[in-house]
Amino acid sequence: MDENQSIDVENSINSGQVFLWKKHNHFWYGINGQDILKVDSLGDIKSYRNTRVDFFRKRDDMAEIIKSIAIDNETKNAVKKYPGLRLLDQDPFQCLISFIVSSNSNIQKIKNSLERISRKFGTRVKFESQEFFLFPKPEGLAKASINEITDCGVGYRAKYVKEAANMSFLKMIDFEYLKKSDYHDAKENICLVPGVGNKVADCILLFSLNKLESFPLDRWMIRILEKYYAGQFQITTKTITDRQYDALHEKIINHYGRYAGYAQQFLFKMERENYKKKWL
DNA sequence: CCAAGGCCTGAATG
DNA sequence: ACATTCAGGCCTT
Repeated sequence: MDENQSIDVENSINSGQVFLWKKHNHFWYGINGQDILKVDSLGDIKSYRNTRVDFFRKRDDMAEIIKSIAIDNETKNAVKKYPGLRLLDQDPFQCLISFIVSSNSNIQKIKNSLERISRKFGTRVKFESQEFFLFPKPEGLAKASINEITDCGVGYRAKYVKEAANMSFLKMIDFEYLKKSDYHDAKENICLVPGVGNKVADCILLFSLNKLESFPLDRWMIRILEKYYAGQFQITTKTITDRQYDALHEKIINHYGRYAGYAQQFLFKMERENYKKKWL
């Protein structure tokens, strides 16, 4: 097999995209919506529901993508340092709630909150003689009270979680439709959900709606761009407005191309490792 | 339009 | 110990 098509399961899971994953006896187990995925070290999947999900995006031509994005020193270093790092193709509803919960928080706390949400509102199942809680369906979270959601440790985000679930339940947010939409239409639509701004929207688009030109600009990415790209992207202010975000994204697409989202993932992973930040 | 302030929570920092 | 800061932003003023 082409080495470009190999998958680094460990680093892909530990790159800030997913939270409800744990390792057990050399296998990674993760909650993906109403399914559980068991993954071996090669990225081969056995799923609880026997569905065929291309969770590690094996369909992507990594040779072409890497050729496309590795156009400067930083991305060259990053793709060399983390071969096999993949974007993940997640359940959209779980992804939406996860990144609403993620805002102004950190990985440990996000994971803790999502686990409590699953335990409280998700279905308990046994898989490989282990107990798991599936992620709740939109209806379940939509019908929960704000207080019940707050009890999961999400703080002021509880009302966003409830409303996001309600909008998903009512198909005001239709993930299947958004998968077919182009980037800008899908982004505009997903940003209608309270608690979803530019950064959170781009995470959802990139990690669950197949929009590879998404480039989530969080504080880390802003810092990376300032640090390594010396004014190339002309970041002026600390708090970045919607307009500035759009303008910056435009420049980013012009620079990295249509697989910019992969560039983001490699750069983010590299910088967080440099700072020895903890993952799952 | 833009800038500034507030916000649940809990681990990390001093 | 105990207070303060900070963390993968967003919303309101």
